[in-house]
Amino acid sequence: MDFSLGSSDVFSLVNTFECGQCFRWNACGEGYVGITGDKIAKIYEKNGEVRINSNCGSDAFWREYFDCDRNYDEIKSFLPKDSFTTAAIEFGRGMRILRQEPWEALCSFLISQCNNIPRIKSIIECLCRMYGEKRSIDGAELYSFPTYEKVAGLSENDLVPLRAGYRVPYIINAAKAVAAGTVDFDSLRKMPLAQARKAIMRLDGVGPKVADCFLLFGLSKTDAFPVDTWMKKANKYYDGKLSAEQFGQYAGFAQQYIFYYIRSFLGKTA
DNA sequence: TGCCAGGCCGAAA
DNA sequence: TTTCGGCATGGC
Repeated sequence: MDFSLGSSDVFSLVNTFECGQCFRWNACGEGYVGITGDKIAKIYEKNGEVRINSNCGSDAFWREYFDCDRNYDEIKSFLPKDSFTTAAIEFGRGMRILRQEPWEALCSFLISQCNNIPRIKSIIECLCRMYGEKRSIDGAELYSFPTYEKVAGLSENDLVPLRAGYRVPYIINAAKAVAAGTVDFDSLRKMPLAQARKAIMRLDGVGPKVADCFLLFGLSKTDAFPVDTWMKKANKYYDGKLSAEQFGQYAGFAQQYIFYYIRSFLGKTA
């Protein structure tokens, strides 16, 4: 089925998919192709609007996934007008904060630690090809992200082909915790941010950075924010060690910075 | 070849 | 509480 997701003025495919918040959407022809759960889609721009062609019969799922019904312009109007925030907004223009599947987000950001994005994508792709299920749309074939039940039943030896090094036991332990109910996504979602962060950080390999990325992208806690990581990038930018273009590659952080401001200034979750 | 990557852990200070 | 080396691997 083919649906419109709204104006491309408020939905930039490049900024949304290339900012580092997700790892399974790839440029394909004039758009992007991606998969979440058992839903596979091609997304593209046409006549000033973003359209999606997927194996899902309703647009409701994707509107939720792409956070289409949140007015980001209204949120931005609350923000301070200093150059730093202005730059952050500009770099993240049209970017949607995805509401990703929690297990996929947790596992992906465990893999992301001390890694570069091409390699993160490569490791995740290998994991999906080995233990996910094949889906296809319009000539494109992708493999679904393996369920936590599936991964919980694997040994470290099973994941050797990923070449993920010390992250492998983190992945398996996390899958086992979710499968056993020790980590419960619905409960975490309902918790205040600080409590949820503390809870997820009990997992091996989950520090403040992985926790905040999981909470923001996996549980849609929009006030989660990896402050230290952002400030490291921001300081490099101000010191002239990072060009505007390089800084712009961190649009994902920019958007998180915006939500951080919202929490600080309004004292509530956006 | 060497530095660095959207970190985290555990020991030592 | 903070600091720092080690970790497993590959992109650039």
